[in-house]
Amino acid sequence: MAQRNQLKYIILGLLSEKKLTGYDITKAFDSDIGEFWSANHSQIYPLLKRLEDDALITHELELVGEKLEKKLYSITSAGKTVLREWLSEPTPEISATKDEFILKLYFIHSADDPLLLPMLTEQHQLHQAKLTHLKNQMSRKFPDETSQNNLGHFLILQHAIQRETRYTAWLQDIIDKVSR
Amino acid sequence: MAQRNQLKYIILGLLSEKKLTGYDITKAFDSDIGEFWSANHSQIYPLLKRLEDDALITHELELVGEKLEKKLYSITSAGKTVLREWLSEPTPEISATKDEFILKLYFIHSADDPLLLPMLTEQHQLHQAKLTHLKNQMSRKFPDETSQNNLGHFLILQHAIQRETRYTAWLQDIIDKVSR
DNA sequence: CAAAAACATGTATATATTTACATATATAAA
DNA sequence: TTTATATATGTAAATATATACATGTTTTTG
Repeated sequence: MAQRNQLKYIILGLLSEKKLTGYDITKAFDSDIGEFWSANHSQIYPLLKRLEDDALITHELELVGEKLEKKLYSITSAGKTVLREWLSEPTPEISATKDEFILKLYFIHSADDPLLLPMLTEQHQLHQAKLTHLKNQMSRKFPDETSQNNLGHFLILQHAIQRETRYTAWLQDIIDKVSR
Repeated sequence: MAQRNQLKYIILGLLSEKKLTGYDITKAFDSDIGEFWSANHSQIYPLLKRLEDDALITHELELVGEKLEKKLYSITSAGKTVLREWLSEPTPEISATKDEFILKLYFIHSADDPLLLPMLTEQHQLHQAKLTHLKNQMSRKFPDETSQNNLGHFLILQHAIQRETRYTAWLQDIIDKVSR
């Protein structure tokens, strides 16, 4: 195995919220949930088929325009059970936060290394942009205090924003020290 | 492919610091660098062989005790070039921070869900323990201000500590709000 | 109205990663 | 001194993931 098929549960979770096509699920990883997992459509479509074989989901066909048929998937009660079981299990593992930049930084031994400052400014710019994007998402999805209808969705966005805020501040701090 | 073989560069990076065995490299993922990548020995040994075939590393045999031979690997100048090239390249992708707990949280829609509080306290305990562990590592590896001989090593530990500090604070904040 | 972008669904191939299988020596602890 | 643990090195098999290949429709934009 290569990991305990989290994507399976993500798909079940997404379908427990509403009916979705494979395309919708693919796109879901472009927004908030994409901060904490990613998947390509080439992984999603075969998995949808497998989950349907296992009777955890079903689909109905829907016509778009004249010809184009899309498959609207929905979760079955068996699927809901499996999803709930996953949610109920302990989550005792904190997996490594895979971050290529941090890996590179690990091998920069001196503040005088000419690669350091460009690396830092590049990352600062990237994370600053991501932070802006996340804040936009937040104000779009949760415009006011009372709109926190979906707690989980709100919390993970909040988490991502805090993460990026701290990340950029950390980078800025190093930049200040290095370029002084 | 499934990612641009970062492990290759980690191995080159580690070997650029000192000669190591496959076992040493495996163990390296138990300490600081393990916060940002992980690998099993079953992945490391074959890759070492491949890197040696590509002449990026070599090894010498060393005897431990009476019989046990270990392979001490070291980086070649070709390996150093490849490593330096990797470090010099831009790192324009921020990959998703894969976190199973956060995924689960995404699918908890209400503060009244009985699963929520146990999940939060479990994670708080885990991240609190990790934070303590990281702080111990820090005071062991960098006991005083002047001991920051290896900037990269220091910075990524600092980063991990800040990350876990914020993570636990975030969890505590939710726990307070939910259990009120 | 033409062209570009978005919608929609797949398959094939290569590689990365995890878990399990397999074995042996050296050292520390009971 | 025996036993457990750490050191040490591999292979096999299964699964996950990424990139590329492949195709067609619908909607938006210039």
